[in-house]
Amino acid sequence: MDSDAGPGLPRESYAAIAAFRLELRRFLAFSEAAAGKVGLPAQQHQALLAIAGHDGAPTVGFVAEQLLIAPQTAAELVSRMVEKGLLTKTAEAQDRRRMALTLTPQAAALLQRLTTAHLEELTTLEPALARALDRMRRRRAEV
Amino acid sequence: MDSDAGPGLPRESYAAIAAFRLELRRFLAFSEAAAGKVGLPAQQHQALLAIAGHDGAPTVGFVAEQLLIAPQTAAELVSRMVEKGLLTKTAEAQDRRRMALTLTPQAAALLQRLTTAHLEELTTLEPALARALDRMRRRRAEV
DNA sequence: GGATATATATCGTACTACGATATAATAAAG
DNA sequence: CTTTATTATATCGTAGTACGATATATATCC
Repeated sequence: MDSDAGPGLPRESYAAIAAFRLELRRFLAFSEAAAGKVGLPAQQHQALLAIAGHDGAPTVGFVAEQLLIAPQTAAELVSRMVEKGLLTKTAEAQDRRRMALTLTPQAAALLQRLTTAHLEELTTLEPALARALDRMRRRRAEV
Repeated sequence: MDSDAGPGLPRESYAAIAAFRLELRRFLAFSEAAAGKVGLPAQQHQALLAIAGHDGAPTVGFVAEQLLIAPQTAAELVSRMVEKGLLTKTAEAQDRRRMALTLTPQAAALLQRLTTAHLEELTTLEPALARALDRMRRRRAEV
């Protein structure tokens, strides 16, 4: 029933994952473009999001964890963002190695606009993502 | 009811999107690591997936479309993959500008292993992704 | 208080995506 | 048919950023 010549998986298995990845790329491309429009590289947007979604002022290490990047990379990222006036960085009282990060009002305003745009765009993209997830789920089931 | 001080969105809106992005990163990190283990950079894996998921032998331009990259970038990517023995590239008969791409047996074997691993890993990651999507959906609804 | 661990920072390097541009092949115009 | 676009792929130089190696500052643990 499957045009499955030889020892490969049925093409649908590849196609389902490929389609899911394409939907992911579409979402990520939208997000990057939206951030770019307000002057933010994708990683800076993600850092703002992670910090704003956290209760209290998180640290450089937290940003590294959430973004799945190495601590030095997070330090560099935060450094650029402080220079740019997006974040303030203060050593914590109890542990002065840890730098508490806070959005500046400017960054908070940018992030609010971006987040609204994302929630709107997701009205369109989320069903496609959910469908692509389901298509993969069916693939797993059919083995 | 929300600890929403000032003109920002409720923190949950940021947290929901941040959580979704974290799940995406986890999936992408798994995928990149799995590809890396068999010697494939992430983009080469994605190219194989797109080509294998397609019916017939697609072109460089198709790869560019599916990966959302510029045509020159796709040409460079394909070029590296041909050198590496992952793809064969043949000019099409009707239009000799177009290069038909096919996986080599070696690439097909790698991709099969990777795809199986992905379908397995998705057993774990897919519910988390679906939940994160849902959390965002609820955010939209609550506006 | 000296050894060890943790948090952040700095520097050099490498990868790859893109802009600008080039070449080849086809299609359209006349 | 030749000239002129248009399309598909390729080449080259450049830039952004993530990481490894390493450094510094602070904390913690005998």
